[in-house]
Amino acid sequence: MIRSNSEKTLETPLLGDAKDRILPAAGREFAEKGYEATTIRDICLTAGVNVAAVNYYFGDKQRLYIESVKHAHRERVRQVPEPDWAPGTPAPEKLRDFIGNLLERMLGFGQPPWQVRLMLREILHPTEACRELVEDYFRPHFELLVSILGELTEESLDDRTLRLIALSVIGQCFLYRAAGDVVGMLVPDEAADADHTLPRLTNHITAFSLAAIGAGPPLVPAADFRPGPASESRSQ
Amino acid sequence: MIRSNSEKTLETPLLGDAKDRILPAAGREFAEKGYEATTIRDICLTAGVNVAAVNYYFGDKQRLYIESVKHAHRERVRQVPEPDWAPGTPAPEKLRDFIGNLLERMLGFGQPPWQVRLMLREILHPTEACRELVEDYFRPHFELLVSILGELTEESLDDRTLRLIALSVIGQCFLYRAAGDVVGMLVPDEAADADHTLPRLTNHITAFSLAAIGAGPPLVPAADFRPGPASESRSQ
DNA sequence: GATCGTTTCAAACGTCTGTTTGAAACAGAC
DNA sequence: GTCTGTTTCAAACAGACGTTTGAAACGATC
Repeated sequence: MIRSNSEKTLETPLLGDAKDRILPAAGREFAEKGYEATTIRDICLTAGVNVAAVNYYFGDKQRLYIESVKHAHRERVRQVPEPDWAPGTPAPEKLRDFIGNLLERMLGFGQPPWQVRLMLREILHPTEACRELVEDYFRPHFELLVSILGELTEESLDDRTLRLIALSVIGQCFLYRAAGDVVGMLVPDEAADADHTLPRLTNHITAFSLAAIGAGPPLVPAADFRPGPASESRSQ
Repeated sequence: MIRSNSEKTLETPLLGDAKDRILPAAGREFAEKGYEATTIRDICLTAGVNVAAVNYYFGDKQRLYIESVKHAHRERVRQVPEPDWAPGTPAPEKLRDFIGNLLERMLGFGQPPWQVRLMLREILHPTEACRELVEDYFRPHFELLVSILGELTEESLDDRTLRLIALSVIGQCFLYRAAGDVVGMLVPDEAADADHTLPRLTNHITAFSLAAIGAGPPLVPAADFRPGPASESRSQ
C-alpha cells in the first residue's frame, strides 16, 4: 500500500505496481460489460495479477469500481484539455470550438475511448461516483457553455433560458454518443459515413444552434420568416 | 399455453395466466436493475409464480428478456399513440405536436414508465431485440419527423440535411430522458421545477428548432443577424 | 371415476461469484 | 546470515445463480 518514494515512482504508469495495472484493466472491463457482468477474475486475468490483489488493494469490488471511474475521469481530462481562447476571440468561434471539443471528447473519433463509455454508464445509472463526476467534470464545462451563450446573445437572456439553450446544444452532441448504434441503423450507411464525422457534425450543430439564437443564418438559404401578429423586426 | 376464448379473457390483464404475469414483472425488474443484476427468483417472486415457470414458458432467461422488451414496446405504443393530423394542418403545429408527443412518450410525465427505461437500455447497449425495435418503432417516427421538416423547409433541403436536423431535434429531447439525473444536478432545483415540464420543454425545443431552420423567430428578440462574410455582428 | 396432456411446485444440481486464508516470495535493515 | 514488513499466489470458502427434475395438482374428455 505504501509507495516507496524512490526515484522510480516519479512518473511510471507504464508497468507500475499491481495496483496501477488493475485500474485501467478494471475500467476497460467495466466500460465494456457493466458492473454486474464484469468479474474480478477477468479483471485480474487481463491485468496479469492474482485474484486476491483486488481485495488486497481496494477492499472489495464496489470500491474498485468507484476508483476506476475516478481514474478514467482523470485520464480523459488529461487527454482532451479544455479549449483556451485568446482574449477577443469572437463568441461564434468559441461556440464552434466548444462543440467540436465536446464532440471529440464524447465520440473520440479515431480511438474509441473506454473512459467515456464508463462515464456514460454513470450518467445513465448514477452511483456514488456520479456526484463527484458532475461537480469536477461536467459543471465547469456546462458553465463555460452558458457563458459563451450569454456572450453570443449579448446578455439579453436570463440564466434559465440560457441553460435551456445550453442543454439543447449538449443534447444534439450527446445523442451521437449515447444512441450512436440506433442512429447508425436509422441513417443510410453512405449518409452516415459522409455526415457523421467530427467536422461535419461540428458544422451542423454549430450552424443549427447559432441560427436558433439569431447569431447566424437559418439553415434554409432562402428563408424569409414573417413574424405573424404585429411584430416587424426584419428587413425594412 | 392455449388461451381459452371464454368471456373472461377479453380484457383482463389484472391476473391472467402465469405467463401474462411474468412478462410485466420481468420488464419492470430488467428496466430497474439491468439484465445481469436481475434474478429469475426476483421476477418470479414479484410475479407470484414458481421459479420453474420462467424456464417452462420461455426456455431460458435470455429469451424471457427479449420477449419482455417486445412486450414493453407493444404496451408503450398502445399507451401513447402517434399524433394524427387533419389535412391542412400547418407544418409548425405538426412539429410542435411531434415534439410534445416525443417528450411525453420518452419522459412520461406523471408516471415514470418502466417500458421506456427498458427500451433505453436497448438503445444504449443493443442486443438482439434492438433491430426489431428500430424497424417497428423508431424508424416510422423518424421518417415522420423528416417529412414534417421537409414540409417546413418547403422541400428546399436534401434528405441528408433533413436527417441531420431531425437528429438535432431528437437529441434535444433525448437528453432529458437519458441524462435526466445529471441534468437535474446541473440545473438549480427551482429552475428545473419551473422549466423542465412537458409544456415548457415542448415550447423551448420547438422554438429553438423552428428558429434554426428559419421557420420561426430567433430566441433573441432583438437579433439582427447580418449575413455578411465578415462576421462582425457584435457592437464595436 | 379413469385417463390424458398441461401446468405448478419444492427441492436439488452444478457452476460461477466475491471473498478469505495461510503460506511462499521478496526487499531492506541489522 | 536473521528478522521484519510487504506483496503475491494457489487453494478453498460460503453463497447465489440459472437450470433441471420428478411428483403433485389441475381440467377436460371419455
